[in-house]
Order: sequence, then C-alpha cells, then structure tokens
Amino acid sequence: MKVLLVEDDQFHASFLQDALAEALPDVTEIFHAADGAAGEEEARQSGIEAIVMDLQMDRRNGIEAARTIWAERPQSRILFWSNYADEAYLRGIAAIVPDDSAYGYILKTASRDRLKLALRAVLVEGQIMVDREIHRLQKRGTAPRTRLDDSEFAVLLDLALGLQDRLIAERRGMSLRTVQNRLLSLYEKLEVHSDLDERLTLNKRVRTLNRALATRTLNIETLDAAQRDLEAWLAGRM
Amino acid sequence: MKVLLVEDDQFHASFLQDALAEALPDVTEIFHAADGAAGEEEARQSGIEAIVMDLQMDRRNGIEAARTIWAERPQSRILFWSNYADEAYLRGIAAIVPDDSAYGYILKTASRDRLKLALRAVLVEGQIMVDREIHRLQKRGTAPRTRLDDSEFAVLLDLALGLQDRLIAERRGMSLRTVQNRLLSLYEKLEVHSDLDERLTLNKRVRTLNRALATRTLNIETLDAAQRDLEAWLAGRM
DNA sequence: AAATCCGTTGCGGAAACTCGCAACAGCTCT
DNA sequence: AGAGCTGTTGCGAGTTTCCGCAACGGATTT
Repeated sequence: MKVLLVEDDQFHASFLQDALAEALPDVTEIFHAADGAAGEEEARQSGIEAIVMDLQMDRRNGIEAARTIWAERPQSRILFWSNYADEAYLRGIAAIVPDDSAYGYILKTASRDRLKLALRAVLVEGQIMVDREIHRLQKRGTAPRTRLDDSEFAVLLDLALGLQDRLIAERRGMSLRTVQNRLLSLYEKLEVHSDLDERLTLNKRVRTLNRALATRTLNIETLDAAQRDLEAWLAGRM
Repeated sequence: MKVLLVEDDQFHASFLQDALAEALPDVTEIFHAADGAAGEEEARQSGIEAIVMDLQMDRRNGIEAARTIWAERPQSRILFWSNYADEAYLRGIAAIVPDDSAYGYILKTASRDRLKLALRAVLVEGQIMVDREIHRLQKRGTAPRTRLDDSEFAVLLDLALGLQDRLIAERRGMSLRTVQNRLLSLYEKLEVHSDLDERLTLNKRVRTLNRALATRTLNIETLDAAQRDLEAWLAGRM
C-alpha cells in the first residue's frame, strides 16, 4: 500500500510519517509533498489512492488539491489533517467530496492514538470519519437560526471579495433586492450589530467580514480560493 | 539560566526544547507554557528573563503576552518564533518593545542551525536579531509609496473593525475629512481598485480589509487584539 | 520676506447601502 | 379550494461613503 503525505510543516510531516508507519504496518511506500500542487503531481505520477492532506498550505491549499485529485480518481481516500476547526474548510470539503469516496477530517491537536485510528479507518477501511470537535460546527447548537444556508454563504463570499450588490445579483442570478435580503439575514446571523456596543452604528459590510473571520466561518485561504473563482467567472463573462 | 518556552503546538514545542538544550548548554531549567496567559504567569512566578514566544496562540497571543511581560520586567529577552512573516506581527512587536531590551524574530521554517544561532544571539548575548525574510517586509522595496504610516495603519484597524468614518475621526482625533483622506491613501496603497478587473467598481471598504488580509498587512489575531483595544476605549468614553 | 509645498479641513454632489412597506408567486395544511 | 406561510421583487426615503474642488496654516526653500 502506498500513501502520500501532503504537509508543509516539517515537524508535523515527520510526526505524521511516524504515526503512519506505526498504525499501518502494511504500508510499503510513503511519499511526501510539501504543498498542494506538488501533492497533485505526486498522486498522479505514482497512482496513489491513500492520502493524508494538510489544509493550510501556501502555494495551493489542501481543498484545491483534493478537488483535482478527486476529479481524476474519485475513489481516492483522503484524510484531512488540520490545525483549525474552521467552518470554511468543512464547507469546502463538503462541496467537493465525491458521492462514494472515503474521507476524514481530524485535528492536529488530536492524540496520537486518535490519529492512528483515523488513519486506519479512512485509508484502510474506507470509512468516513469526522472529528467530533469539527462535527459540532456543522449544526451550531441545532439552531438553524444561526446557520447559513448555501445561498447566504455564496453572498457572504461575494461580499467578502468586495463586490457590490449589483454585481452579486448578476453573478448569483438574483434580483438586487434579494441580494439585499440575504445581506440582512447575514447581518442578523452573524450578529453584526449586537456584538459590540448596541448603540454603535457600524459599517455593516465590513463588520460582516470581520465577524465571519472571527467566528471562523471564513478564513484567509477561503478568500483566496474565492478570489480565484471570481476571476474565472469574470473571464468567462465577457 | 532559566528559559521559558511559550508554544501551543506540541511538536514545535518539543523540537524547540531539543534545539534549546543543544544550543545553550548552560540552561538549567526549561519551563513551558501552552498559551500567552500561562506564559505571563510562568514568567512572573519563576522570574524568567529569557523567553521563546510563539505568536499565534488561541487564548492570548504572543504579542499581548510579551507586552505584559515587558511591562513588568523590561529587560526580558524575548525571541519570537512564528510561522508567518506577517507585517501585522512586526508592527505589533515594534510598538511594544522597550528601548533597550533584546529581542528577535525568527521564522519556524528557518533551519535548526539558524534557530540555534538566534537562541544564542538573543537569549545569551542580548542582541537584536530579525530574520532577513521578515526584515524585508519592513521596507517593502524601499518604496515608501506602498508603506503605510502609523496613522494610516490606525485608520486601517478601525476600518477593519467596521467603524464608520465619524467614529474613527472621534477616536483618532482627526476631522472627518482627514479620515477620508487616510482612506483614500489606503485604497491607493493597497491597490484596492487595480488588483481585480480595472473596470469593476467594488465596495472599497470591504475590499480594503480583504487586501490587507491577503497581503498579510493584517491577520486575524491582530483584528482580535484591535477589537479588545476598541472595547477598552469604548468603556472609557462614556 | 516671498514663494512653495504639504497635510488638514469644509462643502457639496453622485453613488451605494440599509431597510420598511407592499405586492406577488409558490408551497403547504386543513 | 381557501387560508396562511415564506421567499422574491420593486419602490422610495434616509444614511453613509467616495471624492473633486478650494481654502487655510505651518514648515521649508530660495
């Protein structure tokens, strides 16, 4: 069995390599890549189907790499291994995981035993395994009141990029007023006016981005990726 | 000699401990804290004057911890050890370092040898040592055209928190129009209109925050800290 | 001392944003 | 079928933001 590790932090990579050798004795070869682009290349080259993937990497992040890997070989098993329990990552993964492929999401703060368990479950057994810590995010207190639906999230991304209402409407195929309604519910759900002093009037748009970052609904890599999507859309528009 | 390590990532901490023992044989005791608050406490308790400090930590980040430590014992020697070369961190450190105390800033991607060198230089010799990689930031291409001055940076922080022009003016003691002038130069320096399609009209405020994050002029921890400052100011205002 | 430069400030208009009100369409429940 | 709910859309008013124009004051140069 061949396994690919995609991880840019040297310490984490060697720890991982260690745990992997310990947990999966039948691993014959361990490949290593230090960023998403190299990871894609390696997976393609060596025909690898079991991958441990860091999410936060410079040149190309784990989600983008996973997307192309899954596009080429949907049966690949990928265990995501990340520092943060960011909702942004979860949404990104949920959007790209093929129907019947195995994947997992585990935090770097998890114990060595938990990591080894996840390695076996996902890479060998082909199960789906999500760290409880992370799963908690998905339904924030069962209250759908604060949970963003997909169209709200899409508008949030566009807002975060700095698009104006009119352009968001065009891009997402909504009317101007509908976009504004989405914004209103974003303001509500992200508690844009109530989190600081009640009497303060803020710039709601900026505050929304600020709150989305603070609550880990968005993170900088997501913004980066969203910007690339936007550029592609812009290129196709004219 | 006693040294305190403040570092929340277990792998990094043990690597650091290793390198430290190797580089500084006359270290008698190594203390360890997993976040800024614990670090402050430990430094106070044990009367420590040589510290290696991670910047990005959950409960209380390295800069805040360093501020209180330096406030209590200005001669403390602190080597900051961070994943990222973010301008935000540099500004934070520059703002709090006492006149004649030793400090350093080195990246986690630096080689073991470089780390050991920095440990000796800062903690033992009391030198000031900044990773070249980081120093490059400080004067982005010698062109002060893109460099933000302090008052621009202050306005950027307020903008990022979502404050309106009027309130920024009040907080920073400027007229409304002056605040707007600062904003204009921020838009200019962060290339708010030219980085995407030239013809696109964007929401400049949001785009400014987006660009500041993308260029690592700001990061999420900085926003967090700025928010706490703001709350303190608000409390004192009424 | 005069000329020049640069940052600050006020004024005013165009554009964008927030949001209440109301009409409307599709749906679910009885 | 009718009542009620929910999401979409248009209109319009009040704010906020962006920014050109111009006046002013202090500092520097000639």
